[in-house]
Amino acid sequence: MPRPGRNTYSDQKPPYSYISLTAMAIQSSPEKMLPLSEIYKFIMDRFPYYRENTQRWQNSLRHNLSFNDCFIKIPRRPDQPGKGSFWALHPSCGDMFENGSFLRRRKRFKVLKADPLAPGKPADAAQFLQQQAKLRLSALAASGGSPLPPLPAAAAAYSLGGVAQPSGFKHPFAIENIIAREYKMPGGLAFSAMQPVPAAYPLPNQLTTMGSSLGAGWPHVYGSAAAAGMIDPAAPISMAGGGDYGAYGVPLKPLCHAAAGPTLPAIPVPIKPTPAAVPALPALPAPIPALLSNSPPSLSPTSSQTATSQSSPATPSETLTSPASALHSVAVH
DNA sequence: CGTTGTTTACCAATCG
DNA sequence: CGATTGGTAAACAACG
Repeated sequence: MPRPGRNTYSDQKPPYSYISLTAMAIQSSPEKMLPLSEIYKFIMDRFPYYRENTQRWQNSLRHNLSFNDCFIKIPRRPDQPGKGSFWALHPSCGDMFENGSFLRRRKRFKVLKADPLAPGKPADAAQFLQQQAKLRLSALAASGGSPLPPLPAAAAAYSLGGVAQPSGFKHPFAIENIIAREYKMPGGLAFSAMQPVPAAYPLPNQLTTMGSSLGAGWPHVYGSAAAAGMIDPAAPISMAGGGDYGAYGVPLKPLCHAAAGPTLPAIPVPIKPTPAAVPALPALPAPIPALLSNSPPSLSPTSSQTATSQSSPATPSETLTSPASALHSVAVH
């Protein structure tokens, strides 16, 4: 009530739910996990709307983190400064927004309790992640506090290969999918940024609302330049934040699949969440080879456009039968 | 103390 | 229309 005045169009509320925004933030992180404060930062950096009334929306966001099963909490390494835990996406919360609307999901993602009996049986994704984190922790402790990789990459490993992502899998929350649209990066990479590109929606059955609800132009994002498909000339806030993100906040590193090297297949080791024996430090070579949605099935703004009628011939259309078979997670109405 | 996290409650918007 | 989902407020515990 303080002030109804609108500074710019940028203070319009982005058509994303807190769940979407949070998922975006997490997905954009190289490790696929972020502390609360970083989620805040991500959102504030990119959506000017959320630079005000922080008390309000942050409370809501926290509420969402706790309330929704699609977010899992991962304990922070004690040697890491800061409060609170890391937040990650539940590996199988996949197609929550597949209908294209990031405002309202079809169904709420809920994790079913495997069996109430059998306590201490970590058959859950969250548990697995936490175990991974803890494993790393103990490993670090054992090694004498050596410089481990930035952070528990367990989440990333898990979300990609851990649960069950045989090959060619669509990445549910990849910010590229969410924010979707061509966006050029300095290096010449083509990214996705929210931009209305009507002709870029060959799959009406998937991104239904997107075209309509998001298609009306995008001043909500920081610097409308981004929406216009240009790179922020000054790379404003994102730099202030920490410099880990690209112009639009899309983490370049994991996307560039650079670290992985060409020889390494994407996620060679399908970690299986075995309750009995968790793979002690899978020693994942690289964070994430293919975070980006390079898989034709869903949508690939960059290339697949060309082959329209063919409908991607040799695509791994068999998007795994039951990715979360071991997880007992399901969408509950 | 402030931050983080959980929980309950209510309401509006939307879906089926 | 009822049910579901999301947003907000609020109270509260736990933590650093």
